[in-house]
Amino acid sequence: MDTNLTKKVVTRFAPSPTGFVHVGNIRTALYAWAFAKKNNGTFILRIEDTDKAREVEGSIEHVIASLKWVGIEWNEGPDIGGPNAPYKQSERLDSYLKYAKILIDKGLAYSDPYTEEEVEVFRNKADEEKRPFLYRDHRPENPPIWDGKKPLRFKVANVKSYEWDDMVRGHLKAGPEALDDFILIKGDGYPTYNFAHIIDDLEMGVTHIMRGDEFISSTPKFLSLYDALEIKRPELVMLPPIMGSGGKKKLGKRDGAKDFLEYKNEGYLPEAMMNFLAFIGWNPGGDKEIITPAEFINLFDIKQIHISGGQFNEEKLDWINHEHLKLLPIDKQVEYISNYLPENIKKLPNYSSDKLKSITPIVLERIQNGKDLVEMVNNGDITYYFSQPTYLKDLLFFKSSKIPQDNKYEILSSYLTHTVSLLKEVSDSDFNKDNVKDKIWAYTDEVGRGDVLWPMRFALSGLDKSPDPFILAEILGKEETLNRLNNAIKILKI
RNA sequence: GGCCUUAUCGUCUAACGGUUAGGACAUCGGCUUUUCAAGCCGGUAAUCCGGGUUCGAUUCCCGGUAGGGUCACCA
Repeated sequence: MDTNLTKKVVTRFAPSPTGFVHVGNIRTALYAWAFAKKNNGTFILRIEDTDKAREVEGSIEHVIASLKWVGIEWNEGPDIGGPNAPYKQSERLDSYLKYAKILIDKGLAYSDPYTEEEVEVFRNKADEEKRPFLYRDHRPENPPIWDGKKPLRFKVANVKSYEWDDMVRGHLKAGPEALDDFILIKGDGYPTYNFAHIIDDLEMGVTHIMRGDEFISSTPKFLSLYDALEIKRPELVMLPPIMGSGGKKKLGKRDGAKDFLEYKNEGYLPEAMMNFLAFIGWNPGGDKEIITPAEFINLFDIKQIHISGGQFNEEKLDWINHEHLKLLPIDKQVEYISNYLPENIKKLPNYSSDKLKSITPIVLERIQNGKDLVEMVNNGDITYYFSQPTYLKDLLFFKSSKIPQDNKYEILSSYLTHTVSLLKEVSDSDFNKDNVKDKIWAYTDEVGRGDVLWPMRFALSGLDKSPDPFILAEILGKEETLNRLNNAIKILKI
């Protein structure tokens, strides 16, 4: 039996704590997580904090909060520990030193005698001569003993073309110029990414390395290090980039990528975000667009990861979010809306949790995300459910009635009066949108449907845009409906 | 510039040599209980270009073009 097939899958997400994470980072984490979950494997969160200059305080907490929000959980990590602890590279310096010594003993690592400035001179010279800069062209003949204060460089033993197989890209290759004596351990004692991640992945038993395709170019470096250390190559999985709007450039912080948690604040559902992110760079085939996290894990397959980048399209995210909003059980929907209602609305005279529940479906169909909901609140599109519209009194909207007569207020008033008399005949318990409609339908036919319905809707909502009057009547209830109608009649008569 | 790599509607994508090139978002039009939203119905819209291979290319090969990535004591 092939041991590779039976070997437990171990993947990891390894961000550096240099500020917030964005959708690109999370998408990478998402695939690694889904792959591990699907195979009953292990997913590790590891913090690559070897660049102390770029480190931003609070980043780790932010990464953790971001992953948790979208629903990604890990089996091992800095917050929960695990068999391969610690999970912060800054706490694993002994490991790197151990392998560095092995390389030194093998004659495959040496102390870099030059200063940064001296290396820079070499680099500039190469630039001027329009040829690629390679440190190995300047490899010192008798490097000093490494004292830990100078950079330790890897010595490329045999410069050659590397070829390898990537689970997404297939067969890849790179020329010898991709290989160089790169730095293993920096002058400050911390390892570089190139070195540290290889040691960590080895010690943590990572079987599949999933990362962005910006690492294709440096893969030969990793490969040469695996060879030097006689490590079996893990599976390599290159993920396509997420492009920023315009589609011209890989999405990154510099080009306006948002803090991932902003999407949480803007009212996107985590399962909608996961759904959307999953589909940038992967597709299960077929026409299905809306999937749950469980379905995603179930469907996920590395073979269906794309090779070319995809653009982040917020309009589609909005639509997906709306679809997921519709899928939510009613109590979750109520909770969602409630979270966006300011206190002053909750203190309105007719506010109650039952009332909130009754408006939830109709509010929900009018929004795609939290931003829309906030806008509705600000526009007064919610307030009128809980209190009499106050701006009825200026007659402004009634003025715009299409009824041409000079005495249009009287006419409108008579329509409303008749509507009231009809609605009085509907009992309290039967006062729903269908019965209300049935009751006045014939009458609206008689005098002109819009001429009756339109002032009725305005009397109930106080706004020029609102749901239809029957729904409004049902939500408001018989007493309040008649109340508002009578109120409007009173005003029209002044 | 060297090296690597990519290419289907505006966008996300389906197709794994044979389809009227399908779906979704967006857009446009219509319907609906005068509005708005939702919903339903319908429309516009794509295989980058040029060569091969093949009876047949979106699909395979080569070249071009355009895009992306990378060439750090960053990851």
